[in-house]
Amino acid sequence: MNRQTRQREAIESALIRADRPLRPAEILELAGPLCPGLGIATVYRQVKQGVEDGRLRLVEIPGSGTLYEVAGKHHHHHFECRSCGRVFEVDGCPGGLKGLTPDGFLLESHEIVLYGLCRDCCGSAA
Amino acid sequence: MNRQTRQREAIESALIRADRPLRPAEILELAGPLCPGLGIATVYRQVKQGVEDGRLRLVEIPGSGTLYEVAGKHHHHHFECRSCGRVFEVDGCPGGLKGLTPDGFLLESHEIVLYGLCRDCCGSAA
DNA sequence: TCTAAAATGAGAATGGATTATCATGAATCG
DNA sequence: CGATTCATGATAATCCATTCTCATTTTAGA
Repeated sequence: MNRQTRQREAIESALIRADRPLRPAEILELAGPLCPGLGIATVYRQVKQGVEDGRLRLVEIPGSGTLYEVAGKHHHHHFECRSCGRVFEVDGCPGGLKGLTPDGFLLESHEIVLYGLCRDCCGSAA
Repeated sequence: MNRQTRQREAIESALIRADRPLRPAEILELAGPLCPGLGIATVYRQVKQGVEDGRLRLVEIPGSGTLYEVAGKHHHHHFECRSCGRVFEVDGCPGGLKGLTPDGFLLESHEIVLYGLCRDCCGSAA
């Protein structure tokens, strides 16, 4: 799974171009044109391998399943559009999370997901 | 589904006593002793109805599936223990989320999930 | 108490996401 | 340029959560 294949390049390229986390099905859609015949099994194989190798990061959105994004970005969170379903990256992070943590609990990490309408959908699906 | 049954009372009682969101399987475990013979199908039927009636609220934790909690509480978030898997309620909410939202996006709601070790697991599973 | 309608329990069925299988095609390396 | 080994694609299989089915039990109300 470490050979340089057309499929792998197409998948990585799709993730880089999108610049947002993608679901396996979205990866197939976006990478398909770059690599005709690309199959969903290969997408699953590649993202799994990518996560193991540390090239990709797994993103879980409540109620929206599992997505993948290129790893190595700085700390950020996500915004899911309730109209088109796309998930976007949002920079920054509010402080004060430590303060929410109950006494005696150890805070190790956190996830923040914002919901609403993306720029494209603000007009059309308001 | 609006009759007062032993099963329904046991399920609501379990959710109230736990004072934290429960997965269907957890509800079955906790309510089972209160209502011998309770089946998982009934748990699913009751939580579904409860959400429709507004008595319960659905909580989705990334990677942990769907949980249910009693509705009507004030705004709060959740903490999932990576050791025991239980999900707890945490009060409060950091401000500044609006500031994270990209220009042109409409922020409607948000979810914050903290991860780490709960009080019980801090010692044993450190 | 008696009856009709609704809820339950057990297990089968479903749906969707992910993984396995295996013959074929492609990448690597001498 | 081979030969070898690995990756791929199609689809079957698996997994897990949730829902359905239906005979039986229970509730609510006359």
